[in-house]
Amino acid sequence: MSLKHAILGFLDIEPLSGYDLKKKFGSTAQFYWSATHSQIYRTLEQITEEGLATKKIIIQEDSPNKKIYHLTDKGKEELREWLLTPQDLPLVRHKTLVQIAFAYLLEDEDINALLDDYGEKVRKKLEHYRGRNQKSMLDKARSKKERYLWQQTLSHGIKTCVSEMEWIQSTKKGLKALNKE
Amino acid sequence: MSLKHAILGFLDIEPLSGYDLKKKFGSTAQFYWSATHSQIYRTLEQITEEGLATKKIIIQEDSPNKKIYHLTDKGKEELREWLLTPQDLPLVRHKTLVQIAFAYLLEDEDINALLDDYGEKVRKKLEHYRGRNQKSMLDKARSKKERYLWQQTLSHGIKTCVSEMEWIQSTKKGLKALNKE
DNA sequence: CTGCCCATGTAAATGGTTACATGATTGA
DNA sequence: TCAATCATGTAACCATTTACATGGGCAG
Repeated sequence: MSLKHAILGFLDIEPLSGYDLKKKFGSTAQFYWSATHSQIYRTLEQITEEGLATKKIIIQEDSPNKKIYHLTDKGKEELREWLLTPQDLPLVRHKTLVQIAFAYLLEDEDINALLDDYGEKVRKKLEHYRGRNQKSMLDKARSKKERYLWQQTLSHGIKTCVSEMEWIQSTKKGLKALNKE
Repeated sequence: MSLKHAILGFLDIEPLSGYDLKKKFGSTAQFYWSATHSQIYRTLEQITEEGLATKKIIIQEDSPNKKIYHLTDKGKEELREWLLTPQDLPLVRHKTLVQIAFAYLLEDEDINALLDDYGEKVRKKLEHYRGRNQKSMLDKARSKKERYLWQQTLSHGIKTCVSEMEWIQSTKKGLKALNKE
């Protein structure tokens, strides 16, 4: 399970609460993994049971109490081992592409509407990736190497979106050309 | 659920058995969806219960009996409606990218090994996408438009792999450069 | 005689989403 | 006063993977 290891990776950088992690998965981790808060809290419990992290309760007066999770040596070892293990390619599950594959049943205008909607969503994601939040995150890196690796995951996200936008454009163009023949 | 609709899409083209569908999801549907046989058989049951398809048992003497599923009018309607509904962006879950993000803990040679392994897997996938199987599939299209749409899903798969290969190369190159500073 | 293709399914476990549930503080 | 942010969790459900299970035909 990679959610577990992504969490261990974040905890290696600094101790965090479930709530903090939720924010990471809603911003920086967006390039490579997504998770909801219910999943994160369950996984943190599991990680603690396995002795990979310990939790410390911080009592706060003006806001709810926090549970801060600290990575243990065993957790760090588990992370290191996983990092060295080659992974299978991610399985493709692309709803919009399923639609395009069977869009033979639709009118051209409907296909264009689908592609436009999809394009708009990709454009928004790209905007988010290029926002200053992402760049400021890079300044928290512990070394040049870490900074570089983070930079590359960011580029990966951007590159993927750009490639997607190009595909949308070329698909729309080709569809138009089909009818002019 | 998109597996359901991908199956309906295939059944719209021709009646198929669970086994046939399994092969589709192992070849052409690879660009946009993946599924195992246990998932397919269960989904076919469900589709039949909902009245979206009917099954006909074909008794064969030299090989096991088949159950061929035929799309009903209701099934076709369900498919058409879903095809018109804009979908959310696929959630990113990329194990190798998680590893790269936290690879600060690894030696450069280990990072390179990860990237090489990943690159080799992407290269094999690309080879598969470019194989003649995929091209021959295009000839079964019912119209120019269908052929074009299939062509585009194929290009999407290829474009994604190529973009991935470029990213791997640039990541390796940058890592090397970091140490020469 | 070994292994692959045909062809179907079930069961258990894991992973992931959505809905339910609470409640104080702060800024517009 | 409305919405957002802080902060946690549980429960039910749905989707997916992996393992278990069977058995004939055919080619090398």
